[in-house]
Amino acid sequence: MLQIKFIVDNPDYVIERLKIKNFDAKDIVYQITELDKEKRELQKEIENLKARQNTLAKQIGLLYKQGKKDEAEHAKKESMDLKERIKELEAKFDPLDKKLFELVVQLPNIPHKDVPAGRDETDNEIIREGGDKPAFDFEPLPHWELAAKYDIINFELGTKLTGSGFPVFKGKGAVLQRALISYFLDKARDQGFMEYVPPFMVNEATAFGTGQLPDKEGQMYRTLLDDFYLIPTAEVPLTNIYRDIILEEKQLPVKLTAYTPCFRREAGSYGKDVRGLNRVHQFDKVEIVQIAHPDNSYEVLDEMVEYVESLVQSLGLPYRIVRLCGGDLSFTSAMTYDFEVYSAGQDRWLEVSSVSNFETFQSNRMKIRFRPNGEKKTRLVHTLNGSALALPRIYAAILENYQTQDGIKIPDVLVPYTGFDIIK
RNA sequence: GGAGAGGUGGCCGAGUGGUCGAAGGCGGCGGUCUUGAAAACCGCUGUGGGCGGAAGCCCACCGGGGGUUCGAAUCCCUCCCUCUCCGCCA
Repeated sequence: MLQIKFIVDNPDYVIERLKIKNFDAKDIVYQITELDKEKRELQKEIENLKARQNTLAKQIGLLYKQGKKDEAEHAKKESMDLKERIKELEAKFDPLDKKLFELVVQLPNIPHKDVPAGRDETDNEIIREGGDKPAFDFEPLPHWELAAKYDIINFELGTKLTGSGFPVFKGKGAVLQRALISYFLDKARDQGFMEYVPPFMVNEATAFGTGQLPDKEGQMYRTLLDDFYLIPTAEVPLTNIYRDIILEEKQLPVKLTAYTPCFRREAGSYGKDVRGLNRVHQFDKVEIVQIAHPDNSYEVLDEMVEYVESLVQSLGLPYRIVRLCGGDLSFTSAMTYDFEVYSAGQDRWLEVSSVSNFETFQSNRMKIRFRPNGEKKTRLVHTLNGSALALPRIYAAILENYQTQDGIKIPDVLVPYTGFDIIK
């Protein structure tokens, strides 16, 4: 969430910048400004009364020791009156404070100045393209047909076991999945990311920390008896590892990675977008997270984009990198690059990674701070994360792009991980 | 799941109603000493918020929330968590 002080000090800027996200913040910002003012005044009054109360309490103790009962009783009377008054003021303060919080939480992150204006994904800006689309002397099949043909993914079986959107991988199909995970993790480790195996379920505080709550409540699966959330991405547990932590400047950047399954309800999705692996409720992903110094977080973002690009290139998939326009940017992000790979069987670009800088939006919630060298006052860090990579669509693109009439070839870099070079 | 014990500052640990934001130790930082280091000694060493130009003053926080009291780390209620034993179990 944004910092209240920043909103109050720069109301026009906040309103203006959020227009880029097609978010009309005028009413909320105005209310925040008013409520914050009221809150401060009340707070000052309450604190003054409390200060007096504290003084009295100390005096009363002394007076009793000195045997000055009358004076003590007198002070007691004053203190009781103060208590009443404080109670009244706090009855006003608490709802005010709560309301203020509810308002602040509704404001999305402010987009970076380089984020292009735009309504939706059609206004995104293509930054780079790479790789060559494969050529076929036959009609390439979509991955769901290939999956059936080679018996490596069974979508219907997943429906039987759980529901739609829970594919079952089988045989060499399962091995390919595992190979991709291992490959991505090894690459991340070589790049300096510390590998974790975090919990796949988190509590409410953790889900709030990275911004899934209250914004995306309906997108997460929730356990009935223990009230946990199934993680929609490893970003959630990984970033929260550093919740309420104050780092030393020299510890930055912190680089984390994890493989986890991801669970998403994807309420409201339908149609051709959800065919096969295009959109599923459970999928595997290797995530990279960085906790960075605010002064160089955009260099870190570039570095992460280059890293993800190297992964996609190593798999030999045609790709393009797009910078999301304001309208397509997520609630929590200040800047996001999406990676799309071309998948021949569907003749479509599929989104396989999203790399974002959240600046202080998450760290303000999680209170992740660092202490600048030699300084006493702490500063909020910037948090960044990216998929490196999300498996289903990469998997789909491999099937579709590497299909031959003899079978599906395995990209060279994966062969050491699969132990075979073709699925037939 | 049952029974018991307990949650205090970066860590260990004292504190069971009143100058306690919290003894003592460890760690860390600065200094004295030393060619340098160690040792010893001295000093400093939580976070957030409010007011102030600053020095500083004030408020809150001893797992979370609520209560009793003039006054709560300390008493009561409740939730969460940890440990030990038993049960169950990959």
